[in-house]
Formats: sequence, C-alpha cells, structure tokens
Amino acid sequence: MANNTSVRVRFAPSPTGYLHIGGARTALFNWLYARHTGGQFILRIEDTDAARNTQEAVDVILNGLRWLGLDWDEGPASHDATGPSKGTHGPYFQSQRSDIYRRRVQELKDKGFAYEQDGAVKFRMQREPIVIPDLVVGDVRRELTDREQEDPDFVIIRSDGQPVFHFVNVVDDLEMGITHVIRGEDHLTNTAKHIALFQAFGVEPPQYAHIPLILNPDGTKMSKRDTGASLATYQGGYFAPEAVVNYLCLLGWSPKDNREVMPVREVVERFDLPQILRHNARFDMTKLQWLNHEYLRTLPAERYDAVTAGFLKRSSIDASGFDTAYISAALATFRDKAKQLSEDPGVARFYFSDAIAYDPEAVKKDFVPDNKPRLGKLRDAFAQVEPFKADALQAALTKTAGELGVKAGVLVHPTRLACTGRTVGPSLYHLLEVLGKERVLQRIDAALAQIK
RNA sequence: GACCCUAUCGUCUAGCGGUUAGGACACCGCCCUUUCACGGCGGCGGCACGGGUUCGAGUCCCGUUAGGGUCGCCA
Repeated sequence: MANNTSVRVRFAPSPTGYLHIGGARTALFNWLYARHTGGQFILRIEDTDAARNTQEAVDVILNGLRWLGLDWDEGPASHDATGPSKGTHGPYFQSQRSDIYRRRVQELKDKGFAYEQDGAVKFRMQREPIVIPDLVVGDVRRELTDREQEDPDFVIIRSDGQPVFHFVNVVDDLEMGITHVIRGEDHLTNTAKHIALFQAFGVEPPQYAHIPLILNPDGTKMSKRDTGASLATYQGGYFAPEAVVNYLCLLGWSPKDNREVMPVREVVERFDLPQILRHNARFDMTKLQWLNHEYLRTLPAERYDAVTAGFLKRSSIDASGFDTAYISAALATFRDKAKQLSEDPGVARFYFSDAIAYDPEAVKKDFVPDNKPRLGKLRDAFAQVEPFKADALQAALTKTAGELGVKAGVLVHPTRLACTGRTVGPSLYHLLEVLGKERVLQRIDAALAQIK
C-alpha cells in the first residue's frame, strides 16, 4: 500500500458454467483492495481448456460480477473472446494469448529453464525450499513433497501444445503488471512453482495474499452441487446483491469493531489485507438471510422494487395486469416482513388474485356465526370511508368494535382472513388501503357468504 | 505417503500476557403488539488436548489431535 507503484490486482476465473461463491468472494476481495488503494481491478478469462468454454459460460461470470456490482478497469467488454476489451494489457482471454506463451516458452528454453520431454515442455524446478512471503499467512517455507523429490520438474506445455495453468497464470500476471495476487488458500503451496517461474524470467514476483476458503456448514469443501455454492442461487430473487456482498465481506475479513451491516462503500474505505483472517469459514445461509432482511428493510425504493420483482417471478405470481405503482405499493407492505416473503412467497399472492384460498384452521376460528353480523357492520363502516386510507380504516374499525362492545382483534382477524385468506401478513390497514375499497368490500361480501 | 495452512459459544467473529472472555446469527423466555415481523430486556452456550515459558497464558513456544489445502500433460 505504501508502494510507489499503483496496485494492480486481478480476478482470473475459468469459464465453467457457474460462478462459485468462493470465486465471487475472491473477486470481491481483489476489487475491494483495488478500490481501497485506488488501483486497477483486472478481469482475465482463463479459457485455455477450449473443450468446455462457451460464451454462455463467460456470460455467467460477467453477469455475476455485474450483479454484485464489481466493475473491472481492464478486461473483456463483451462475452466474445475475440471481441472488444477495455485496457492496454489485452487480450484478456487466454485463448487469444498463444503468441505470448510461445514467446515466453522460448525464453525459458533459451535460458535453460525448460526442456522437452515426451512431446511436452517441462520447467526445471529448483530443489531447495522456497519461501513464500504471504501478506496474510506470513512467510511460508515450502519444501518438496516426497512425490516431488522424485521429479521436481513440472509440465508447462502439454504434448498437445496447450500451456498449463501454472505457466499461463504467471506469464499473464507478469505481462499484465499484476502487483498483488489475492487468491484462495488452495493455491498457497503451488505458489512456490509460480515464484520459481517468476525468478526464471528474471522478474520480481508479485506480493501474495492467500485468503481462507469458504466451507460447507459441516466443514467439508464447498463444491458445485452444495447448497448456496453457486452465485446463481442468489440472483434468482429474494436476495439483494448488497446483502450478498456484505455477507461475503464478513467471511474471512473483519472490521474488528463488531460492525456487521456495512455498506460496501464503507468496506472499501476500511478494507485492507492485514485484517484478513487466516482460518477457513463455514457458509451460514441463515445469517445471510438475516442480512438480506436488514437490507430489504432499508434499501431505497427503486432497489427494493428491483429485488422484489424477483420475488414475484420466483413465486410464479402473475402481476402483469397491475400497474407498477400498485405492485410497488403492495410489495412495500412487506418491507419489514421479508422473512415471510422468503419463507413463503405465496403470502403476497392475495394482492394479485381475487381467488382467495382461506386457511381452513382460521375459518373454523374466525368465520363463526357470531362474527357474521360484526363483519357485516364493519363492511358498512368501510363503505363510508373516503378516502380509503389506513388511518381512516383503523379509526373505522376501532369505532365499530366499540359500538359492538368487542375488542379490535375480534374484527381484525376475520377481516384479514376475508381479504388475504391467511392469518399472517402485512399490517391490516395498510394492506386494505393498497387493495382499495372495491376489492375489500367485494372480498368481505364473499366471506360473508361463506359464514353460515 | 509427503509438504503446507488453520484451531475462541452450533455458526461468523472481537481478543494481540492480567478481561466477570465481548458482539452478531440461530435457539429459548418475557415485554411491545390487530397477525406476522421489527424493536427492547433476559437466558442458554466457547478458549480442542497435553506439555512448557512466565508471578500470571485464550493470547508466546513445542507436541498431539482434528479440519482444510497441495503434490496432474485440471484450473
């Protein structure tokens, strides 16, 4: 950070068709560090494995990063490997950098660091232990494993001519002027190879910061199939990207002052490498949901509407016949009840369908003969309310209850059941206001017809 | 098998030689309340184990155990 040179960090995913939550967190930490230091965040697509690379797979990565709000200063400008890009260190797709790799292999051969064997090219690895200076873990002295003792050299170009990860990764970091490599701890021991490669090129290696991994709740490695492992899980509705970003910041990094709900702007200010934790963290969906609810409650109206649009789609509620103001007002009544929405998306259906399915248990309790005249009287009172606003509706209900000599709750419950079919939901008076007089009276009439 | 990293409530974490070991999520009570939720108050619950060093160890050292990672013509 106190360097003269500007920080250049990168996220270098392989297009596999999905974006792992751990990968998203790695991208986030790199982005945070770049933004904190005023440096550059570079996106590089490691698509050397041509067989499984598709534009759709690239889209998943680009869209995932955009959804999270992680903008890159250099990198692809489209999902097309041969398409336009931002930045002067391109191409940013490895599949387009063959000439560079060819040149660099020749350089190693010329220097005596590489040789051919069985049609492949191998790197002459040193046998002495290599010290990996890591900004998170400290100095790590890496010795050869017994397996490596037998043959410390490793392949950098496959016999089919394709360069391997260790090689292209180093060459690209070198060519792109990367100053800090922030990546998962699963790369820590392999970093010895990378340092040896940098040294062979006669270049000072970048600084390394290996961040802990994200594990399943049971402590096992989180892989593709595990719950919550794919970022796509959060993009489909329910989750505000702000909440996901906030949660990810807190996995493996701590502001050290017990703060938890922190807008990313503030994290950018305070984020730094020394505060990164050294131990792996388990993924806790419950806590993410809590954070999500915190955000849903306080998000600006526009953002709230955007996120809740996902709720509707996900719960297959058809709101096409309703104008945006109505939809917005309806969902706003769930602002501080996001938990209901995420646990049971159907709770919002009554706003968009007149086919009310009454909760059978509640019917037994609330649609009883005694309540018929009461509900009828309330209906008449509501019919007089103009304008049809929450405050006035509450006053009308309270007044009616008084005249009837019953507590407000006696009227509240049957009314809620009549209008929503449920026993839980938003504030009664506010939901009535949104529904509007016509729908409310019609629904109460329908309920009255049900009661014997 | 070898090499590397890690170890505080169930989970995420604060702690950087002297603390009644703090906070958050979850859970359980009570309060608030037209439901649910929010909020408030309280409760449950932790320094993996064994040796050192020290007047004193969650904090430092060593070992054990456990978890994770790596050793590929995958990335």
